[in-house]
Amino acid sequence: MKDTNKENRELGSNPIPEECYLLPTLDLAQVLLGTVLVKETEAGLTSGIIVETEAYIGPEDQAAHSFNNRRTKRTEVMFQNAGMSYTYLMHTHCLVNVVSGFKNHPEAVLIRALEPLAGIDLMKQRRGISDLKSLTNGPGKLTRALGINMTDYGRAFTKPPLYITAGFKPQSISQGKRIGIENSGEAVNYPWRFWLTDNSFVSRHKQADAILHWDEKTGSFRKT
DNA sequence: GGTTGGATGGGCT
DNA sequence: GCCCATCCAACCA
Repeated sequence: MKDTNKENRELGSNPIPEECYLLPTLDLAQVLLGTVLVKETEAGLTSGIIVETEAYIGPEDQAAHSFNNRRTKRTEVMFQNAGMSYTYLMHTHCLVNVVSGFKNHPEAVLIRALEPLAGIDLMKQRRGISDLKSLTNGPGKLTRALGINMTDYGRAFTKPPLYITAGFKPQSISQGKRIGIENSGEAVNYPWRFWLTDNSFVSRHKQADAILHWDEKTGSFRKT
């Protein structure tokens, strides 16, 4: 397994352009790979490279909380403009999504795993463990490590305390089925999970349905 | 007001 | 792989 080499890469400190969030949800889920999720609290700044995402496209996606345009207190933020935070509770854990799609189109990208970058000691303290590989390799783990909770519901990702900064453009990304949605009819087979190929900080190591590479001509990831 | 079940994680077999 | 902690939103009444 090769891991992302943090030393040989420039990671920007400014939030990514707001236009990024206007990309179609499946494209946004891919483009977010390699960017950096940051959370600032009184305890300090923590961040990680986004290495795994999943797309949820409400109206047509039985696995999405907003399936069939179900609009509730919980899903309300997904009906708002792209670029906001959709946090929700799963058992004892908080999970964080980036709202995408047009207003009144309830779509989002779940952030499933990070490669720890800044504030690693604080993250270890919050998680109560010292193993770097286990710090943020899951959607519930990464929110705990970064101090993301329900007070972050509805925040814009374009400014502190919760924001996403430019990172690097991955050479290769992988695409496959999403995790933990087995009761979702046909949607279980949608290949809407994306991760950095061979990155060891992903939540699960599964066979990819496809490998994609960045294509300068079209400005998107394409099968090779 | 009661019931249900989940976009998880940690522990154990 | 299986078990279950733990808890709230959603839904039904």
